[in-house]
Amino acid sequence: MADERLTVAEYRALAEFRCQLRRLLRFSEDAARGAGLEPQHHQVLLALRGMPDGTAATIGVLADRLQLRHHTMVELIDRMAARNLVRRRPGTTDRRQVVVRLTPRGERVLPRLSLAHRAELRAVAPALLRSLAALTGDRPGRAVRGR
Amino acid sequence: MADERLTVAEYRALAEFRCQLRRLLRFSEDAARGAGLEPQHHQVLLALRGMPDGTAATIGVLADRLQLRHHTMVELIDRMAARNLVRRRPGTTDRRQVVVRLTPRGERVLPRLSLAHRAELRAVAPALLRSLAALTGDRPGRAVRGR
DNA sequence: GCGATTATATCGCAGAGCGATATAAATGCC
DNA sequence: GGCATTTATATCGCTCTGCGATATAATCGC
Repeated sequence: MADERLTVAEYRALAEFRCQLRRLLRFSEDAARGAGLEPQHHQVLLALRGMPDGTAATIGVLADRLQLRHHTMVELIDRMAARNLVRRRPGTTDRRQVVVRLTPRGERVLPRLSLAHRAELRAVAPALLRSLAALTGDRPGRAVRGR
Repeated sequence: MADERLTVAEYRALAEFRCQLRRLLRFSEDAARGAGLEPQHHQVLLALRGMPDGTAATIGVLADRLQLRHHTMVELIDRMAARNLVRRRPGTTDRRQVVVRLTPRGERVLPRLSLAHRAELRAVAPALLRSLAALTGDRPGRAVRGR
């Protein structure tokens, strides 16, 4: 309950962090559109490709990974299937479930995008860490337990 | 031109980072809606409150801070003005410009949200840093020059 | 078997973002 | 000063996105 008010500097730090984050997301959106994808479609493709071990990519699991309501994911998968990026397959054990798979087209479009994202992340990480550190009170590049 | 292909582990690391990011953004969206705001409206309020020193909050400047096209910001400000969150004021020196100001209501709603965001950022920063480090090759909490 | 739960789907709606285009003020050039 | 160019906002029509409410079907508990 301490610290009930933020200083001007803290509002600036919060705004600055969001600005950094937006620049990163903007890069991602532009990269996706440049590859002929909607930004959200790219997120689903990546989630499919980077699924944790042994987890089936059902609608519900994908909705959780992208932090969306399940019916939002249903609609997203509808649009992506219409563009031949993914395909639905009925679940084997539980017939209520629907498993989503990448199509060859979906597989093809991802590598270039992911390479570009890794490069961009490496490039902007320092700035991102700096503005995050300004908020959490850590000093970048030094010992952390000082406060 | 080295490293032209990503490993499965790297796809997973990318997906994991995006998942962390989405959880953070989701928290922010939920917090904004819980305060009776659209998520984007919250972003504009924060940008206004955390404006860098001596910069006038024109439509163009705001569009840059939120990484949106200017006409998207025009529409956003339209909707926010209709909800009495901000007000337009004609620019003094350049009469083409429009300066955006917070209304008392816009001022009132922000502090609680920003406090919650600072707390959340402090809470999730370690997980975020870890998944970012997995991509940039840094080892969290250890020496960094090892690779 | 049967009510409760879970997984996906459908519907109607509003916010968001974009490209194309428009308008008005400021600027550069002569 | 006059006029083309540039800059700052605004308007229009569109699609994607995301939600709540509701529906359907399979599974689970007992």
